Amino acid sequence: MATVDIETLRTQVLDAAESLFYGQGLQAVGMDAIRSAAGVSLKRLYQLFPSKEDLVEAYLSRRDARWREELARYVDGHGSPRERLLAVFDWLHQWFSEEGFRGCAFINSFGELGAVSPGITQAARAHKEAFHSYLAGLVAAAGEPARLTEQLALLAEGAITTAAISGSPEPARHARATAEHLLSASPAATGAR
Amino acid sequence: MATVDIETLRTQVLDAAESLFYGQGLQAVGMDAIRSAAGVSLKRLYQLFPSKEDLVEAYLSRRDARWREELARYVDGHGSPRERLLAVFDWLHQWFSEEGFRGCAFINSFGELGAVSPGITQAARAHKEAFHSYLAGLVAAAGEPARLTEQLALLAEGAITTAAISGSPEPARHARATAEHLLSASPAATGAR
DNA sequence: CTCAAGGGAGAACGTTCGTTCTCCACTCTG
DNA sequence: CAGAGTGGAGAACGAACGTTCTCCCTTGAG
Repeated sequence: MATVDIETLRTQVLDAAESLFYGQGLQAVGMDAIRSAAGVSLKRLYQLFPSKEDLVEAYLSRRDARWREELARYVDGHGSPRERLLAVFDWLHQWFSEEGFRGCAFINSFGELGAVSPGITQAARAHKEAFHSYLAGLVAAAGEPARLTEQLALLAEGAITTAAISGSPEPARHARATAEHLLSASPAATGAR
Repeated sequence: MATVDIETLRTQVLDAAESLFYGQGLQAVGMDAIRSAAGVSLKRLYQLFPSKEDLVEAYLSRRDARWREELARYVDGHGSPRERLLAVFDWLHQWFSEEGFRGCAFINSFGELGAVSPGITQAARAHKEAFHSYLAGLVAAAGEPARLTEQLALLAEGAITTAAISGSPEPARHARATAEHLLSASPAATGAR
């Protein structure tokens, strides 16, 4: 208890790991690089995360929670159900514009190790399903047909990878416009704006 | 000339490399595994492709060409411009249903090494741009507004990654339905069907 | 049959990386 | 002050991998 708080250290390590893993890829980053970036000893690092795989899983799990939290927080700042639905795409645009944006951590990790690590496939699937559920909630709240959920999910997913590869945040705008199109064409939205 | 045709060998090696790289990821596959699968000696392998990077580039380049060829061939079997546009999504469904489907080789490679290898980023970007152009041609031929190109591209892209991660070909169906929606809502399509 | 050239198999080399181990400085207790 | 225990720095170890090298067998020419 006189020692540094273990949770603080975990956070420190996860911060370093997240920045490196996301920025360079899972296999491109060695435990040594994480150790240096986190400023802890190798001994400590392995005490906190017994293996690289554990660290990767913790990274993905925390990133999933944080990503969805931030999205939800942004969306919550909007009033009408219709606006909340479209806010998802505004948030994406903001995300795509961040320095160092490199696509979806889960898609990237899946592409890199999904064939080889069931844990990563699992994490990616869970992340996408959670996003899908969240979207479904927004769609229902807006009184839109359930079918819209899948449509918006495809648009968002497409925008993420297109933005990553092209290096431009514009796909979010196009996805938003398309979403508006799908929305205003649907019965419940008539009358809005 | 008495020796085996060099082109045949290249094809043999590329076939093996494609199957392994696509199925397991770039870094998960060693040159030795490719050598065994291709049934050539290491000496030969390095004679044909001086480095792994060269082999990866050749793999991506051939896959790009082949992928677009197959898509175009499929689409060409359809009559009306509108049908041709929708056929893209049918082809995707067929692709997603293939044994061993694991998403887009370019997105996967980009996620794995894009941060570290400009060549791969370049290849991914070129592939996506080529697909976009192809789509633009179909859209123009159907007399649809140019804006539809981006919309369909987002849907296709989203369907690819969603299918990869979920392991189901269904996203192609949803994307197709959404595309139909966007089509029939646009002016030029009235009267179809 | 002899010998030189070419190619195949895989040993070898140098590096990187995940993980563990060693050594030493510091600190807290008595 | 003496001594035990904790933690940090980084050396060490074993495996994997990209790439090169060696050795031997085959083959074709004379």
